[in-house]
Amino acid sequence: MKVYNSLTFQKEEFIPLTSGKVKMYVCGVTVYGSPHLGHAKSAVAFDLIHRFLKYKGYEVNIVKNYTDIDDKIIKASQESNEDYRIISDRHIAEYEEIMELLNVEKDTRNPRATEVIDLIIKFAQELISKGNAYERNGSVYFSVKSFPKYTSILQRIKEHNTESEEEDYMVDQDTAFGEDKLDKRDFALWKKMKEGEPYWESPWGKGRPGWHIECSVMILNYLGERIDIHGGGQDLKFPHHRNEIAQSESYTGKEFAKYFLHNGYVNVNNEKMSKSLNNFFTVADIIKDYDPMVIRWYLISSHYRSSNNYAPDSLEPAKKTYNRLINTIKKVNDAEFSDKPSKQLNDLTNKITESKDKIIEAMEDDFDTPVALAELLTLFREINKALLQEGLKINQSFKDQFFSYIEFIEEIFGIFPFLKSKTLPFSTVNDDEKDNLIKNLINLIIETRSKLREKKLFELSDIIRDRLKELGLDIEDKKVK
RNA sequence: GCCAGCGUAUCCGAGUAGUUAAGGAGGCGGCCUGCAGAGCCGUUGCUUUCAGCAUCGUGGGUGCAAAUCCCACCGCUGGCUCCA
Repeated sequence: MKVYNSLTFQKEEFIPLTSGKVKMYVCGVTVYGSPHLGHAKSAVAFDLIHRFLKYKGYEVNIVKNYTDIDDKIIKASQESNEDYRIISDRHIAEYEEIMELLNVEKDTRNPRATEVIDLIIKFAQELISKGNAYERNGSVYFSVKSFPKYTSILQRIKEHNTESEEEDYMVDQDTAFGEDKLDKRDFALWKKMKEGEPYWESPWGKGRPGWHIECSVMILNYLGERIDIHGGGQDLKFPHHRNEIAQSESYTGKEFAKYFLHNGYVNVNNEKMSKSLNNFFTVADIIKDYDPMVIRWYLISSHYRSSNNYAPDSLEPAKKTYNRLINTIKKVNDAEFSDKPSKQLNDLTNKITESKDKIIEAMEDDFDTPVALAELLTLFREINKALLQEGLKINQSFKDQFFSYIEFIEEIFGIFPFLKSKTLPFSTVNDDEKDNLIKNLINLIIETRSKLREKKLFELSDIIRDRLKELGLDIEDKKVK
């Protein structure tokens, strides 16, 4: 299996530190707003990686953090006059709800920054004692000069591009913190409290953690000194991931993460979707119009490293395609059986196996979902053609094979969550009494309408159909008897 | 300025040297329908019967062979500042 490693700018064979086990950390969200489609892309991308590694038989330990204290949360708290914890709790709850709807599997652990404050303080103290960090005026900074390879992390250095060139550039850019930092590139491990901000006691007085340190600390604490895969969005390469590497490797003296994987963005009009540009679409809003699985299909139909360019009607093709998949599953489920041996059915059965092999092959090449999904669609087209156009009858063995394939698809792509409840979305079984009542009422209306149609009272039955459509119920008519 | 990446048919989006440029959307034709929608099948660069000729931002180059490798240029995005 190959993965694209951002550290080396190339695809590499994936070999975990410990055979059969994968330690994985993904940078999560800062919880000050409703998750938008970009957050969903990242979550779904790493969910797919998580699922495929498990499919390949690895025991995966995956940790994803919540940054629940930072400038933006403090700002939001001041603006709404709520405790910062209320804001972060609310957004974590919403994030989890949305991840469940998107069928993102649970991580092994989701620690919050505020849970590991003690460990952050210890980590910073250790870096000070090793000479990699220093205290100034109640804040603690990491000394970039103490980590010589800093500039070359996640960036290709050409011969003429010297470190001083970059420093010169950064001097021009950076005006804040100038008085406390010894070097412009240094970054805060611990920030001194400002008036009215939440704080924790530390050896350096009241304050709160810097941004990058929580990830290093959580990895050390929950996963160990070295991990296999570190993931996150492209935008986190610098400064976040570079700083994480500097801290962690200074602390342990060992190579930090073996592979860094970065997902691409969701763009809007070819610009990055982001909160600061105010061009974002929240998942909560999109879900009002589209099934979460349509969103998921849309996100995985482009490669995790490339970007999706989103427009409000971008999900229409995904919706059509997804409905087609469901339809085929339904057709196989309801297909007529025949005992007659059939070469055509044997061929089709073989195609299921071939399709599965090709999907695995695509996924082993840096999780190439577009190619894998194309294979899936090709198989479905073959099945549709045989069953619908050529009237092929199936047998139990074929049906079993097909549904085992569907379960495989769910296992690695997570696009058919309805399988878990053993209920296909089209045969709505619900124990809830209220739902049953509604269902019965609907059936009554449909039966009545069928009678009208038998009597050729089309005008009236069309009105009923239109009215039901207004209520969100689509009726598909078959030939009138 | 530096770093990463992108430019593929009407649109979205794969493909990174070797028979037909995956798949989808839209268009068109067909099946189905009382009608419609949905669904299903086929088709969708050009000239033409067979067949031939093009084509992957532009221009060069290397190769028997290039969308794919190299060079130059044009255009776009992102990172270097909180970010998935």
